[in-house]
Amino acid sequence: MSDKTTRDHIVEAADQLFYRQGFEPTSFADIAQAVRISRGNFYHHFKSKDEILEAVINLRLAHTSKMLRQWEIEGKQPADRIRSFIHMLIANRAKIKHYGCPVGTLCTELAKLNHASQAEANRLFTLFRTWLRRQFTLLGRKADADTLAMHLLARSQGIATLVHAFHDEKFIQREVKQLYDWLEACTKDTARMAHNTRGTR
Amino acid sequence: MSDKTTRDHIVEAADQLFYRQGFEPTSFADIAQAVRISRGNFYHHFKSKDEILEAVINLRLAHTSKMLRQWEIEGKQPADRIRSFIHMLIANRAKIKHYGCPVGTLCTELAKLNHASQAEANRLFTLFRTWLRRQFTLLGRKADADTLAMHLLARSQGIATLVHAFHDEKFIQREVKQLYDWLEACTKDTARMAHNTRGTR
DNA sequence: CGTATGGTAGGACGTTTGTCCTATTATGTC
DNA sequence: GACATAATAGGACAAACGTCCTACCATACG
Repeated sequence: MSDKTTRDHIVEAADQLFYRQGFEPTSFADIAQAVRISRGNFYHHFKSKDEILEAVINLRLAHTSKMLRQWEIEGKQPADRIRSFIHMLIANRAKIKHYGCPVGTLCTELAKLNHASQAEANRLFTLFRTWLRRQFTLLGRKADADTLAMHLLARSQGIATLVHAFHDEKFIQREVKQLYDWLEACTKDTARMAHNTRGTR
Repeated sequence: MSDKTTRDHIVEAADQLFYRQGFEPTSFADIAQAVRISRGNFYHHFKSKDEILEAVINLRLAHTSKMLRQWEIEGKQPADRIRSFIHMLIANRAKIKHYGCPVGTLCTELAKLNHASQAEANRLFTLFRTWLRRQFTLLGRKADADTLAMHLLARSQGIATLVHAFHDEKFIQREVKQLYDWLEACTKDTARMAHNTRGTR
């Protein structure tokens, strides 16, 4: 706490506000109020609002990378690691209900704004995508690892979108259960594919 | 074309702009330029920007209702009708790539803004939900019709979100194929459930 | 102690926003 | 042709926006 610079506080406050309100609707006044500093003081730390956004994205990238690495340590089996990913929906269900998925909503907003940092924000998606792809590869699904990764990403995004829109988190339970079942079926398919070298479409 | 009032033109232009840019980032100046009328002239037709949003939502609700009724006429079998819903992803793939799902992105934005018309916009989701639920009921899945409807909605939303973020519509093909397979499995489950009255969880 | 450096505060700036007002033009009715 | 009504244009308005400037204050180094 005490070793955090003002810059860090600005980025963290912006991170929260961008998540809760969105990037565009969040003003310098909002961030200044949250950090309790003067508005004009920003330009000693950032040249523009876009630069704050870049810092926020980098912060999220760092946090996400750290989390994924942690999951690789905790989960001995790739299936367990993927379950960690799915479990995010449960762990963050309250926040998702209120503000949606931090990755999905940001990427969607930046895409509509045609914002320059669009590609940077997409790296958050790519981070999950490559990590999931690696886990599915370890699971023995090298051929369709990326397909499975994208499928799981899409399912998660869809769930978050509906929970956010309907403000109803009960829906999550049902869908997460289906995702766990789907994952289990994936591992069984792997076993089946191991004994059957012929392509079964 | 000639029988459309200025009001209609405003609503249609706003509809497009809200979809392409989002509600908040779209200004009166943007709409005025699109309709080629003076800015100050809006207040003869609408009292505020929020009132334009309401009109846009009502327009979309009307279009959606009409489309759903049409699908019920065209598709004799409920499964065919649900396939019409899924096919939307293919038909609108170019627009989805650029601007995402018109329903999902609007509801997400309004939810983040805590906008008063949030509930009205959600009616777009509900429209699809109840329609899908009815089709699944007709399909013989009365018990879990709503679960299936929500599941399909979520899958569609997730696909649209990723296509929009990655600006890559090729991903749609694969996922739509899986949705068709899932639907077919649904109908087979129905047949199975008809022969087996015991609950199989 | 004097001084340089970097963080802070407060406000000025030009735009743009949504909103509203008024004068002018078009439309239609007696 | 006179007149009521509706539609339009253009601009005024305060507020808020991102941006930038300048004067103050702290800490650290000589």
